[in-house]
Amino acid sequence: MNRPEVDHESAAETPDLAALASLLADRTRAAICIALLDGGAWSAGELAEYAAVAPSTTTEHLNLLVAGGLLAEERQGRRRYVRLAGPDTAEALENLAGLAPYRQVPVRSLAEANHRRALHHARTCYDHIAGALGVAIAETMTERGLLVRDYGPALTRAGASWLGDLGIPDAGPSAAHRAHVRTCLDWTVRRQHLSGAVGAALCRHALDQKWITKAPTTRIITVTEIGRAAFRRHLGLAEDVLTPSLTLLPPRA
Amino acid sequence: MNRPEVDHESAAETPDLAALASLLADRTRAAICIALLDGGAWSAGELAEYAAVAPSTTTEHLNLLVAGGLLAEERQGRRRYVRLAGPDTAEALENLAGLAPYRQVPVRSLAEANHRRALHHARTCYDHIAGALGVAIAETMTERGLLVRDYGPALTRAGASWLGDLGIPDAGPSAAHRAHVRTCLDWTVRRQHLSGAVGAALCRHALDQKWITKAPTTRIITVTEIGRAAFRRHLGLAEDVLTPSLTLLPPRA
DNA sequence: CGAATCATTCGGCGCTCACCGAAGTGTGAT
DNA sequence: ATCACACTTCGGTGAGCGCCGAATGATTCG
Repeated sequence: MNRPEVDHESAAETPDLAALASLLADRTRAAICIALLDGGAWSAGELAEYAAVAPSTTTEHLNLLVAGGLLAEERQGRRRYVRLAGPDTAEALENLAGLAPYRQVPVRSLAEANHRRALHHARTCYDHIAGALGVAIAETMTERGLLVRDYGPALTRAGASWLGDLGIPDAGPSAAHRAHVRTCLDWTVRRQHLSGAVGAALCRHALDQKWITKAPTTRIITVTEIGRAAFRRHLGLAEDVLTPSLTLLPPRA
Repeated sequence: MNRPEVDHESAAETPDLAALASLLADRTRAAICIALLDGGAWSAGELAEYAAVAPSTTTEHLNLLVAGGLLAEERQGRRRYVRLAGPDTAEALENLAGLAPYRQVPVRSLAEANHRRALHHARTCYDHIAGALGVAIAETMTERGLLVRDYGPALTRAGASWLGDLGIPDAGPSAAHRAHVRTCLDWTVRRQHLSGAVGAALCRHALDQKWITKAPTTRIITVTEIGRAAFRRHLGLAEDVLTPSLTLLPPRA
């Protein structure tokens, strides 16, 4: 607080929304960002193959995304690993994706169809659970009075103690209502799933307890036998959201 | 739930993040969207002048933005009014703007400098209060234990009753902790201000009680004499955030 | 030390798109 | 009816940028 002048009379600062949006305005770069929503670090080569462009092209895209602050990079020998810059970035991307229009993409192989089906069923969304499973969790929690959404999502007192019973430490050190709950529009089903700190804690717990497993460089979640039992016992989830092949949630409910 | 097949084997749907981002990737369109963050409806001509492009260019931009679902339009006679499609859109834009890098823009006239200073001091951000005033409100509420942010923002019990004392009905019908609280990175100061349902309620109340006033087609908020007294009494806000000329909050605190 | 692998730089091609001005369409005022 | 005004359509221009392939640099492995 040393100088009374707010600014030199010649220039001022504005957030450059267009510059940021330009980074996402390209199909390939957008695909890269969405791939990185799995929360993991990918190498440049992996991303090149995933996005189906030449390595040189990938380099240029990664340069832009890193310079723009969307991605963080880490070099290990001749490898260049990138990941999303942070949870803020992931959340903004998710929000944006929820607003985005849909686009038809061709499905070439049976393998690709299976992959899509698995993604549709259960996947990670940065640090929480998405897909039909994630939506079912959020909706069942709401039905059971663990979660309310009237004016925005929050755990109820019952929800907080339910979390405690599972062995998930509640977010805040003192008050139960402090938990950071958010919902996030699921782009495969167009319904809300649970995100925020509580969503992340739940996902972490499920991984720790081996309810679910996830291979690296993919967002696909597999529900284990232990997990099926746990989700049935703790939430009464139906069989069809616990088994990939049976999953069928209608979009735009 | 009639057909077991999830999809035809030929095509699937993906959210087209790039298409949405393309809309914001243009300087002029981004400027239009940011202008509309005041929450009001602007005519095509007003936007053309604001963005300093030809009317024909504005038409094209508005067509794209409306078709993309970011803007809603309303025709009145020979006038075309547009506004943001809804609170979701506004929130996503705010989040994005918070992540965006800064850009130096020249300030041509004294009037423009004053305008910027006023925006810096207090303005609306869709439906809540932003600028130095908004940041001061959020920070003072936190200091006074009305708001906690450890794992994500939430009203405390004290905060809920404080709102009640002001005559602002709390969000949820039953439980106090249900209020929808969010914070939003302020792009002039790079600090958080209050948004979400509570932020909107507070802003509405302040307008109703004539604590603040706002002219149409501008985002600038003026604090009235009543408002200065109220903010002093209820929050103990210091003089410098209540008077535009004295406002000086360091960025990136 | 070579050979193989991963990433980067550079030049060049082609497409997209933001812009304007001029002419056209519809609405409101005289 | 006539004029003014707000917006729209259209054609043309120029700049920006996403893409690739070939050559180079950097790192690891045999």
